[in-house]
Order: sequence, then C-alpha cells, then structure tokens
Amino acid sequence: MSPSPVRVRFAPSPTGFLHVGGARTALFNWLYARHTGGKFILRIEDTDKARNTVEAVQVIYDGLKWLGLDWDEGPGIGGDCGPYFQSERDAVYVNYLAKLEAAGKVYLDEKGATRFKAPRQLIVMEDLVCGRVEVDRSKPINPLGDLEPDPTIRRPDGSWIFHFVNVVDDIEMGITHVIRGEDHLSNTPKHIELCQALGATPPKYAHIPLILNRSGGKMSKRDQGASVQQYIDEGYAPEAVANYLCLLGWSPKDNREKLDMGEVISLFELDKINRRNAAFDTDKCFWLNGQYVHEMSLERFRALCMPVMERAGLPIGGFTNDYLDHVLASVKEKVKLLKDVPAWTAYFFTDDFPFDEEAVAKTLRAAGAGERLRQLAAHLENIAPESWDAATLEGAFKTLAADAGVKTAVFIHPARVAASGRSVGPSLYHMLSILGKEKVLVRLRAAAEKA
RNA sequence: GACCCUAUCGUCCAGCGGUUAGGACAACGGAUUUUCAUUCCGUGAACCCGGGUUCGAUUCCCGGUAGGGUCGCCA
Repeated sequence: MSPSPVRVRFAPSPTGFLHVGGARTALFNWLYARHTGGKFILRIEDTDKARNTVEAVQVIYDGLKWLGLDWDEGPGIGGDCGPYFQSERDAVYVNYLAKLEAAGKVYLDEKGATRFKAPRQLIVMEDLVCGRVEVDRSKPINPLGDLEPDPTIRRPDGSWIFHFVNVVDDIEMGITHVIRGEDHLSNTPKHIELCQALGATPPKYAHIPLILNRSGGKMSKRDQGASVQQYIDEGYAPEAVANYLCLLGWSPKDNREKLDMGEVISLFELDKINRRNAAFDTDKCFWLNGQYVHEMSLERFRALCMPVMERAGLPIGGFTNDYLDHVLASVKEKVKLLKDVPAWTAYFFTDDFPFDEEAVAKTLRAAGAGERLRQLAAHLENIAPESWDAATLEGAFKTLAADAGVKTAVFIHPARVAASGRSVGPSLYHMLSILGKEKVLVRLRAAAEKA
C-alpha cells in the first residue's frame, strides 16, 4: 500500500498582520509539501467576523507571495475542497455538528452555547517533532477536582469556535500532516477527541518550536521584527528572510547556513526540526541579507531595486538601462538593505541631490578645499570624453596629487562630497566615470564656489 | 495552580557514551581598502544544578531549577 500523498495546510486568521512565526509555520508546511511532492493548501480561518477584513486577508497573500510560498489549493487558486474561507463553510459545519448531535456527543450549556461532550481519555500522541506525548484528559486540572471544561464548539449566535472548525476542515480537506506552532500541542488532545468523535482518523502532527523575541519571551506584535511587512518595507531580499526563517528550528545538520530554497526543499525533513524555541536574531538576519544582496546577480538586484527607487521618486525612467546597471553595480557591494539604495544613488539621477551637512562641514569647508577643487576641475578638463573612465581618472588624481606633493586623499575627499553630497559611496573613480565628464566638472566647480 | 514542551558560547545551529565540545551572527583585536562597506586573520565566550546507570557522561534515566506553552463563547 503506497502512502497517501501529503496534504498540508497553512490556516491563518486574518488579523491584518503576518507574524514571522506564522510565516515560518507556512514555510515549513510549504517545504514539507514540496519535499514530498504533496499539496500545500491555504485556508483562511475567518470565523471571527468582527476582526476580519479583506485588507487583512490581502496582507497574508502578500506576505506569502513575497516569501515565495505558493499554494496549490486555496483562495485565488481553487481546488476540490473549497471554499477555502471558513466564513463560507457554514453548511459544512452544520453537517458535522449534526453527526455529533446524532451520536449524542453535544449539548447546549446554560448560556445556549453548544459544547462537545469530551470523552476524557488518555490521549497518546506520536508527534513527529516532539515524540511521544501522553496526556490524561480524565485528570482534574486543579486540587478541587475540576475537569477541563467541555470545549465549546458553537456560540449562541451560531458562529463557530476554532477547535471545531479547524478539525472539521482538516478532515474535509484531507489534511495528512498538521504542522503548526507548539502553542497548539496542548490543544491537540482536544482536537484528537473531536476528530475521533467525528469518525475520522486524526492526521499526523508535527509541533514546531516557537519563535521568541530577543529577550526570550514569545514574539508578539509589538516586538521589533515580528511582522513580515517590516522586512518588505526595510528592503530585505525575500530569499534572505526565507533562508533565515528556515534556520530557526531546522538545520541541514552540516553547519551550512546560506542555502537556496531548492536545496532546502531537497534536504527538508520533519525529524530534522529541533524542539527548542528559538530567539529571532535580527542581527543575523540582517547579515544574511547582506550576503544575499552582495552575491545576487545584477539582474536580480535591479529587479528588487527598481520598485524601491521608483517609490522614492528617483527619475530612473529618463536614463538608459545601461546607465542604471552601472549605477546599481557600483553600490551593490556596499548596500545591505534595499531601502538604502535611493539615498545611495539619488545623485546619479538628479542634480538636485541633498548635501550631507556633516560631510560639507568637514570636507568642503576645510581650508583650501575650494582651491583643490578648482585645480582638480582644471586637471580633469584635459581628459578626453572618450577616455573618461575609472582607470584614467585614477591616474589623473594620482598625478595631480604627486605634482602638488600631497596625498591623493586630499583631492579624493572633497571630490566625493562635491560630486555626490556624501562622504560615503562607491569607489570614487567609478562614480565619477559613471556620472560623466560634463556633470563632474560642473559639480566640482559649483562646490568650489561654495567652499 | 494543573498539565505539556524545552535546557550546549550573549544568540542561532551541530555534536548524542570516550571530542583540544565544532560552525555562524554579535563582541573584541589586527591586516587590506580613496570613503563606507566588503574581505581576510586572530581572541574571548557554552554543556543549568543534584543524584543515578556506566570503566567512562554534554550525550541515557530520575529529581530539582529555569524558560516557554496550554488550560476562552481568540485563532
């Protein structure tokens, strides 16, 4: 008998926020589906009408797509088990509730809510990550001898409770493996009882460790870096964030860390997931992002930078692709976050670029800076436009400095600030070479006047 | 409080009966560099505690402690 194909799901509640923990759960589900050739299903758990909005659902789609997590069934895709919004599955739940009613396994409490008559047995879970876990549901939860209350499955107003609809949908959608956060481990016995009462075989469970904040507490909305949107806004490369998330609780066991998704897919196994909660290390995520940015192709870098530059209002449309590529290549090795690219490149696209006050004060207003800039402009004037390249410029700077009997830096620093308004940037000779002779001379002379 | 999970450098991840306990981020020091960044080299830094089991425990078992989680008409 061949094992049934894997079907896993990510079932977020649309709260207007995609938590990195949720994203990591989605990622592990997706990886498992891709590794096994199974299906990854997206189901929106929007039973809480008050909180759920279309915008909030969009946040989930955007975050998953940004991370490259495509779903095989779900909103926008369809599938045989739809609808994939719990708010549209009322008939299904009514149907399943009827099964429980027919079996006498539910009752109405004094407030009119429907409760499941829990059998309270010893539940043994063979968790794929946590191992064997036994919970005796017949034991009192306090010294008074109280048992855990029977789970509510439907409110008096007819709306449904998470535990019930979650279990029902997993049955209905043929979910084979439930991969979710460890915060659900304690809920699982309840889910198994419900599942069995419904006449179904429970899925396999894999409870993955939680992501904690830097101080060791549960990562909450307020914590820095808790929202996927933040990484999008700050200009992280999605492949870097996805890679980092893989490393939280999972590893290939050979000390490698920078892995592309294809490799992770082929190596991903549930038994390689550890059981220990992990603190999110923003420094390391930042570092890994830098690695990705520096090593990615110029094409990829351009694709990531263009929307950022456009949003920042840089008139990149007025320049050739060739020019754009030269500019981007000059900063690619320097920049770590995409959001920094506009500030690093603005002066390549406009003459109306900002001057860093500190740099001006320190370099341009230094004694003799104006004279140096005038000398430099006069010297560079002699370079033929067709010879205006980094190597020639470097030679020119060095000759000028040698003749003047000073270090090259004496000319370099004011030239950098004059041409770019900044004290930091790409290699100066390359920068001037990309900018072109005409612009450079204008800027050097303008700065000399102001110096 | 009850129940469940966890416990290796500050952080993440290896090691799972015998190791000089390894790698990465961060920190610190140095080299390279026209700025910044990169890169390179180096240093410091860990097996929670107590009992077992064993010739031998970081590794296995028990207890403690600590951290996290769950006990909702939130999901």
